[in-house]
Amino acid sequence: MRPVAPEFVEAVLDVVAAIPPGSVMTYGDIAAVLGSRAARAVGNVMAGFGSQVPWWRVIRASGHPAIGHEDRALAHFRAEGTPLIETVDGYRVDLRRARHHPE
DNA sequence: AAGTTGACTTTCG
DNA sequence: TCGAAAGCCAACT
Repeated sequence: MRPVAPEFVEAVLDVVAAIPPGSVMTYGDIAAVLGSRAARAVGNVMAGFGSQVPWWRVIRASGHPAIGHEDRALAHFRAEGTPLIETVDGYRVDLRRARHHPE
């Protein structure tokens, strides 16, 4: 497991918790808010502490949620009314409309 | 200082 | 539109 600085963890969790229902943010966007491009570092934090934040609102740039969590994320998206684009393979989030743009 | 790992991103073919 | 390769960041050895 890759340990992360508590400060970095708090920063990430704070941003994720600030995402309103029905909206989502990509790992890259969150990293950008933190002032870095540490998309992967963000992913590591989510892997360890995502349990205590709305992790389903954090997805990849492709519009897909974290691998292995697609089904659970889908349930949340449907419950919150997040813009989705259903495909034959599965689905993907309509980033163009669901992407949360923090000030 | 250099190498390793990961719920990532972007570019190319 | 899809898959592969390279790039990039944070934290530990």
